[in-house]
Amino acid sequence: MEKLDDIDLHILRILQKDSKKTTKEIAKILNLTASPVYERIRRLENKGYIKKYVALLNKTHLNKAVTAVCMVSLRYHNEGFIEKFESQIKALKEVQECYHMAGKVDFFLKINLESLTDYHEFVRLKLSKIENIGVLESYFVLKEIHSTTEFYI
Amino acid sequence: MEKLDDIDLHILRILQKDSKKTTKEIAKILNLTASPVYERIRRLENKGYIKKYVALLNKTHLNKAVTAVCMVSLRYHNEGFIEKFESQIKALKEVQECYHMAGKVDFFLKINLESLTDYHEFVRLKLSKIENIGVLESYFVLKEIHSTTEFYI
DNA sequence: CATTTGTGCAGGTAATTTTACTGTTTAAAA
DNA sequence: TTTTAAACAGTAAAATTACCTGCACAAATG
Repeated sequence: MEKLDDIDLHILRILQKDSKKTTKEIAKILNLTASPVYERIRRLENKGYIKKYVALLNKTHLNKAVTAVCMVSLRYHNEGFIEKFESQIKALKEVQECYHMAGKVDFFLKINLESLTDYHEFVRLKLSKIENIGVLESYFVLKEIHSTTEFYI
Repeated sequence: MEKLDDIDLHILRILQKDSKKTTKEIAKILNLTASPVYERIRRLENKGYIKKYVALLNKTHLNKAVTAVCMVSLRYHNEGFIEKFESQIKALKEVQECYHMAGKVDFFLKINLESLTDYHEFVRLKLSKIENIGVLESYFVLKEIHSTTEFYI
């Protein structure tokens, strides 16, 4: 994995803020022509620095205004149990993120739904149906102070 | 906020997976021509359903492989104290997400860094310098089971 | 020191996509 | 049934992407 220079980093900083910027616009910012910018972006894509390009949606408009963080601990921690839990979680479309953690709990889940009622149904009908869950603790987002997909590079 | 039909939702589902898809490609999937797809996307942008288009980067390649979740509770909860805390958090570039929560703790922070050493430095030099923090509890991501920016719509 | 080699950039061009406009069809409303 | 509005197909101009060639500069080599 060869190193990136300042121009590469600058391009990445721009694209993770706004991927609709054209090579021409980026070139102007960097005092270059479109060619080297185009070539560098292709290289960054091919080397895997850029994973994908996506549209970020407004969850409020799409009736997913309730965000819950759910902390789960398993009862049994054998290899098989953990893998089974993970595959069952992946099957739940409401779960946007799931991390295996080091700390007082085993897993963090981030869940987006329309209402607290929906969350109640989600826990009752889906989460609690998963075997081997020992502890389940729920938190709700009151306000998004800050949320970005960008990395500080 | 008028309602979206199935075509709109289908377009959003496609774009939040891959925003580089052309209107022509999307039109083919939906058995339409490029025109209505183009117009619908513009409408979805203007009405705020689509917030922005971004590149998602590979944090491992960029030396941000360590992800920590930090739970913070404040000592004093007066209006002014909370606002001050929030603005101080926003100034920390390492913090990718910060949510004010309902539950046993006040705030969740998600932090991306290169190493545990960096995290130690971050807590020692930056987080702990913020006044009014009562409880500070750290968790580390062992494995990303599932992580997406998509909403299940 | 001169030569070679390679990398990165500028400039140009064809293919593709975006953008915007026009007219038609379809569906809903009067 | 007639009117009105919305959504769609088709098309053309503008812009961007994708690709190519050649130049300039720097590093490596003889």
